[in-house]
Amino acid sequence: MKALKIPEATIVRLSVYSRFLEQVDKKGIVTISSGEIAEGVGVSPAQVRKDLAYFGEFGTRGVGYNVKDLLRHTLKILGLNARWPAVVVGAGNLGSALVSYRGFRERGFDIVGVFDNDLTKIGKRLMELEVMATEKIEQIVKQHNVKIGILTVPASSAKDAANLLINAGVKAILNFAPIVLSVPADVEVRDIDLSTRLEILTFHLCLKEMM
Amino acid sequence: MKALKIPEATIVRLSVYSRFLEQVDKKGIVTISSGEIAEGVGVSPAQVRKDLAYFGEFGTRGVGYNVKDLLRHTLKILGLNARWPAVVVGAGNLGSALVSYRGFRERGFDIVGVFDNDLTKIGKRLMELEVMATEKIEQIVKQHNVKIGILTVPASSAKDAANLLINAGVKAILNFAPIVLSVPADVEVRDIDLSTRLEILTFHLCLKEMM
DNA sequence: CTCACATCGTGATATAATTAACATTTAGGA
DNA sequence: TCCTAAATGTTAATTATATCACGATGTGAG
Ligand SMILES: NC(=O)c1ccc[n+]([C@@H]2O[C@H](COP(=O)([O-])OP(=O)(O)OC[C@H]3O[C@@H](n4cnc5c(N)ncnc54)[C@H](O)[C@@H]3O)[C@@H](O)[C@H]2O)c1
Ligand SMILES: NC(=O)c1ccc[n+]([C@@H]2O[C@H](COP(=O)([O-])OP(=O)(O)OC[C@H]3O[C@@H](n4cnc5c(N)ncnc54)[C@H](O)[C@@H]3O)[C@@H](O)[C@H]2O)c1
Repeated sequence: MKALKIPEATIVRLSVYSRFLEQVDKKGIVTISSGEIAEGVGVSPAQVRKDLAYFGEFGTRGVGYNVKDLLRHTLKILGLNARWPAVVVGAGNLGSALVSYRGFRERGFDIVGVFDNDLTKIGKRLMELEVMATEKIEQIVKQHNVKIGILTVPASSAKDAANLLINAGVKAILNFAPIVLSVPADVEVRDIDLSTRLEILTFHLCLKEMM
Repeated sequence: MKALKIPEATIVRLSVYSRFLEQVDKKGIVTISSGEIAEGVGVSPAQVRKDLAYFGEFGTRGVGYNVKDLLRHTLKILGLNARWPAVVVGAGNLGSALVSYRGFRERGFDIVGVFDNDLTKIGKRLMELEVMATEKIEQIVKQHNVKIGILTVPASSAKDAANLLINAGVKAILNFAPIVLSVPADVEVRDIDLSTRLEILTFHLCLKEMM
């Protein structure tokens, strides 16, 4: 790794490359070129090489990349050579769906706790977990050394819930509430704003309408 | 509207401004400056003005923006002066959560159909809707003139399900399956890749670890 | 009425990201 | 062994986005 200023888009693509390489590897393919990766994930070959070049030289000129090697490297870069315990706060519709999702486990994420403050939800089973009161957040986070929290509470509760997570020691939050969280500098937040994503679509539909 | 090349980031921010303005308007505030908007949503004042400037002059120099006016304009730009019927394909964990979400309706989206190909799911009630067989997609899409499809099927079915939507006349797809869809040029696709979002977090956690 | 102030709109500037170009390196065959 | 073809890694050019700086314009006090 040479630089410290990596575009976020590069990380996103790296994640996609890595998942694509898993499929390729499963097919038993040994070697792959930047062009084939590009083809598979819908970007340019130059982009693939550039993205990888931020982190080292993983290929062989004239040949391409060894699939298993490159897969291992991309996973390593993303931190997926280790497993990541995570917790979900808000056991509503969305939180429940996330807890039930097997795909996270396959990528290295283990949901080790689900929390809610609604008495009718506490105690409910979700997969192998039982919904716990938010008072238990700190205990579980410390016990499993959880660094990642997933926020699926209503916007009005998001700030408070985020603080519970941060006070417990969580350093990264995936926030689904449509609100801007302000957090200490050492905490990473990424928002997933589904309404906004739909609105990108309506914007483009309108643009085209006018032409 | 003057230009045709609007950064996607601008659209995303516009959506956020618009939601912020709704809150501000609810508080009865009449006028707001770019600085106050910036403060509220976590960007720079210049960014706010630049974003708005792509679409016209909505403010008054020395004064700021009229909240109601600007809200109306931002909604209009995003196409939210009309309602948008939409359908969900895949009535699993995530699809069910989306159908049950009230926030979409508040922003102008009406889910008018949920589809699945699993017989045990078909006929199940989700809010005021009943899960339908995918054979009904075309009928419902045409009947309601649906332009937006939300894809929440497994990756292995995503391509097929997307084709059903496109053949029925859908022009925009919000895709949750972790796969790259290839679609005709007149169809807009945006992916929501939750694993990737988590991996952005692990990447940053690792970066910090090393310092 | 004029001035001081606040704040917008925008052209200029700086920064960032993508694309393109190419020199370099490897594999493999004549 | 040498030559060709393929595909990388990297530098340069281009394009896109964000920031800055400031002229223009409206408000309200004196
Ligand atoms: N469901 C969706 O499809 C969807 C779509 C877009 C955005 N979102 C956003 O995701 C979030 C969750 O949505 P949802 O549909 O699951 O809502 P929901 O109402 O089904 O679930 C929210 C859960 O959070 C719990 N909660 C409330 N305050 C809490 C607190 N302080 N601590 C712990 N738990 C608390 C509630 O008891 C409830 O169980 C919301 O912010 C929503 O705006 C959801
Ligand atoms: N649930 C999550 O939290 C989550 C997180 C990240 C990504 N995703 C992605 O979202 C998608 C849905 O996830 P999920 O957890 O809801 O899965 P799920 O298995 O609960 O639901 C998928 C549904 O799609 C239906 N289906 C399958 N093939 C179909 C077809 N051809 N036509 C119509 N319906 C079909 C299935 O019967 C099932 O009901 C998947 O692609 C998954 O990778 C989900």
